[in-house]
This record gives sequence, C-alpha cells and structure tokens, in this order.
Amino acid sequence: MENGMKIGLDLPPEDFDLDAVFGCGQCFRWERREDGSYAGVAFSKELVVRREGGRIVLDNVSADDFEGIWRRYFDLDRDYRVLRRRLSADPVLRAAIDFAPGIRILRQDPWETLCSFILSQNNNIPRIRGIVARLCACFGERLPGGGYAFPPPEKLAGCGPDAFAPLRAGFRAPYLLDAARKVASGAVDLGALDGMDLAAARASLMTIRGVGPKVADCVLLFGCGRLESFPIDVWMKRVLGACYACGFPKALWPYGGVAQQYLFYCARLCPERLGAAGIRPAV
DNA sequence: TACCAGGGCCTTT
DNA sequence: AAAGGCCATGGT
Repeated sequence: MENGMKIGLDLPPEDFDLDAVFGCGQCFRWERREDGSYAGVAFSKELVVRREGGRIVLDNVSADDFEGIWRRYFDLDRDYRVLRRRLSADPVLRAAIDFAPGIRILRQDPWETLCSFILSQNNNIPRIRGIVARLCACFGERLPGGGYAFPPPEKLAGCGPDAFAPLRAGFRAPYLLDAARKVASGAVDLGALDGMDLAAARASLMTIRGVGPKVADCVLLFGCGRLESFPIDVWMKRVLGACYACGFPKALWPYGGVAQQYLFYCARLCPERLGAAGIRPAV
C-alpha cells in the first residue's frame, strides 16, 4: 500500500522538535519508536513522522492528505520564529523557549481533544495515554496499518455506562458519555466553536458534565487553534505563583496558550531553568 | 470551601 | 515487594 509519497519539510529542530511536540502533553496518541520517529493516528489517518537532518519527513502520505490534514494539524503555515521572538521579551519565557524552542501547537480534532482532556482530569499522562488507547481499540474503526481511528461521538453515545468499564477510566466514564451524547445530539456543536468568541465557546463546552474551565481551554487551544486560550492546571498555577507574582504579562495575551505550553513543558522537565526549582525536585 | 471520585504510574522504603 | 504520593480537575 505504498501509494503515498515522501514529504520533506524544511524545519530544523528549533522549529519542530518531535520529542517536544509529541511529549509536551497536548496529545496522547503518538508513540516514540526506537529510531526516534513517531507513529500516530489523527483524523483517521496513520502516519510516521521522523527527522532527517534539517528536515521533518512524513512517509507515505498522499498529496490530498498532506494538504487536507497534516498541513493544518502540524500548524505548518505559522511562523513560530516570529512567535518565539515575541514571547522572548519576557525573561521567564525566554528561558522556557531556550529549553525547548521546537514546540508547536497541534490543531487536533476537537472531539478527540475534548475526550482526551475529559480523561485527563486528576490523572497522569501515562495513564491518560492508556485509557485513550483502549478507547480507540474498543470503539474505533480498524485502520489499514493496524491502528485505530478515534471513535466518533455517535459510536459512544448509545453506550450504557458499563460499556466503558474496559477503559478503566474511573469516575470520568460518565463524563465521556455525557460528552458523546451532547455532541452527537447537536446540543454542543463542536464545528461552531470556530465562529464563536472565546467566552461563548468556553461556555458551550462547559455545559458538558466534567468539563470545567481548564478542559474547555485545552479543547480551544489544542483542538481549535485558539492560541489566546490559556489553560491553567496545577503546573501552571505553580509557575504563575513562582515566576509571575505580579501577573502574567498582558502584552503576551494573544499567544497566551503558546506561552503556557512552553512554560508547562519546561516546568515539568527542568523547573530550575525557570528559576523555579522549588516547584518540583530536580529530576 | 473542602473533600471526594478510579486507578495506576513512579518514587521511596 | 510494599506503601504512599501524585496526577494537564470538576462536582457536590
């Protein structure tokens, strides 16, 4: 089934760091392989991404899929150098960006993002990944390469709560079901979020049980490309407390979500870089 | 407002 | 090997 082509993107590590993009906690379905490449599924398409010198290579991709899916998914039309320059005006952000400049904000499927972050609450990343993987294996369509698509809301909406038992999602299972029902019925229209102002989009998402401000903001940031959406979780509270006693700079507000992601990643892996060694014992 | 809700990863003994 | 802390939170 080698009907696609190899696509090479002229993106050095500072513009696209595979480990940072896939490891910074914005997505849960990409797996690192022995050779440093990543295999994953998005929008029902399987893909392997790898670095080849100064280039990012997508293997076996059709021109249609590249233009229709991956260009947007990887946010390829945005110049992150401009973004980094702008955010670097702040010294704390400069340090975070120095640590991992090659983070990009993925534009994922809003439904998958919604489910993923419902499952993320009071949970750790390895286990979130496990639950999402079981969700796809149990309810998702089998794909040619052996992977699974993310199951659509209609597929989950008809389930009884016990159908989710194999996921071992705990208290989050009923939240997932409520999300599926509200989205499948049209009570929440994910496709309409793009045309709404941030507050209205947030309010719409928060009508779903188990979706509060933080989860809603994650959906808007990682699933709708709303870079001004600024999710505040326990880690961000720590960073804000330790580094921004006087408040987060207003001037950076339009890209608050990107800033948040640089800070989140750095805070977890290397808090001392932020001058906030205390927020976690050094690894 | 404080506390509680699966379950398991991970670190410490 | 066993124990306990901790988790990209939100509902009550």
